[in-house]
Amino acid sequence: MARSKIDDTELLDRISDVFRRYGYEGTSLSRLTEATGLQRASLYHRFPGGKEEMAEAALTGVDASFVEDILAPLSESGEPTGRVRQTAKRLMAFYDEGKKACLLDTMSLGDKGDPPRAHVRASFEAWIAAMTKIAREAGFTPAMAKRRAEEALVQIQGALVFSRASGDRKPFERAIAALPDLLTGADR
Amino acid sequence: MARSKIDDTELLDRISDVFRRYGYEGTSLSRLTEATGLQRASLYHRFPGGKEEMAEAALTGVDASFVEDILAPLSESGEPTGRVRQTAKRLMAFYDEGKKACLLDTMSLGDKGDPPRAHVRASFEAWIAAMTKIAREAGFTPAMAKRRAEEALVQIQGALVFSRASGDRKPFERAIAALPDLLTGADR
DNA sequence: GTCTATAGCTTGATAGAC
DNA sequence: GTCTATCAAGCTATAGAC
Repeated sequence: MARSKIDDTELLDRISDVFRRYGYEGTSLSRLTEATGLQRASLYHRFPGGKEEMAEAALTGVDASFVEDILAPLSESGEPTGRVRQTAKRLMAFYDEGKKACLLDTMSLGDKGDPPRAHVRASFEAWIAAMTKIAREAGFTPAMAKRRAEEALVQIQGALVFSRASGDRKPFERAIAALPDLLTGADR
Repeated sequence: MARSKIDDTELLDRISDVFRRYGYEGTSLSRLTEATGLQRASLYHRFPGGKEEMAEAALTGVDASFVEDILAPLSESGEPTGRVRQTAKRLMAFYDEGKKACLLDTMSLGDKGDPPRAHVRASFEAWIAAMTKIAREAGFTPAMAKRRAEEALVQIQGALVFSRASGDRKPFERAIAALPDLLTGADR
């Protein structure tokens, strides 16, 4: 019998957390056993592909919850600015006010041929697409909409790096606060 | 006598490059021997403190050349906007058009207590101070000047993450192009 | 100042008991 | 489904010859 000590989503959450903090290379099975409470062999039972499969699963899982929870308001109905405000609020919680790093950032270190690179790229593009779409709805030309979406991503990623390196969370708060105007506001 | 196979600055450059690409944990002595052409023991002869001392040296070295080469124009004389343009141009080369990551970013992964964290923090602050100073000269209030400096850093770091994760260098080019106006231009 | 050789630990991964 | 025990390969670091 020996039923699961930990359910699948909780397990994946903890695994993702380790990858998010330490990156792909910095994540060891020891850290994963410590974070999950499962021994090496148990982790391999759930992820026969080992560390690489866990990294892929982490990216897939985080990506899914990001699309469903954070980007979802952008695809609903209602006034664009209000919807971006919803997304901004959820981004704030998702990154724990700037204290948590972005998995896409920490996973993109190392050689170009590293396991999760294609995955990271695709997630990035999904993020941009969703933000471009709402900027379009707000009246921007396709080119300007895409550009604003990219700017939004740049600001958030940059603020997260800033936060991690300096310990000062204010730039992240500002980046989040600026989001509604950036994606749906008038020309600056 | 067995003179140096490689001079100190060239050696440090290659070491810094490895840390920049792989981060602290992702940097192994094997990668360092490969990048430098020196065997393990030779690296330990030059850096008795091992990997940790090499990381510190990399941060110190990059920091010094960054202050002397990239931030220098900001402290010279002449019209502020022109000086920021000089710095922008050198940033472009320093990060190889967005292809190279920032050492401060890749070194700030992992536990808060990791070796180089204090160092990273200090470098970040020096960067902000230099940019704040020139924004002050351009006429901004102290608070606004600091804010613009932080925004500049956020945009550059964010664009570098973007570049690394997506492969698209345009946002980095835009961030660099926007720098003079951001630090010395009129209110947006 | 560089090298080869090696110590001792940690890594990712597997075998097999329960 | 989880565990202990184990493997070969990698790791950081050191000793000692030249």
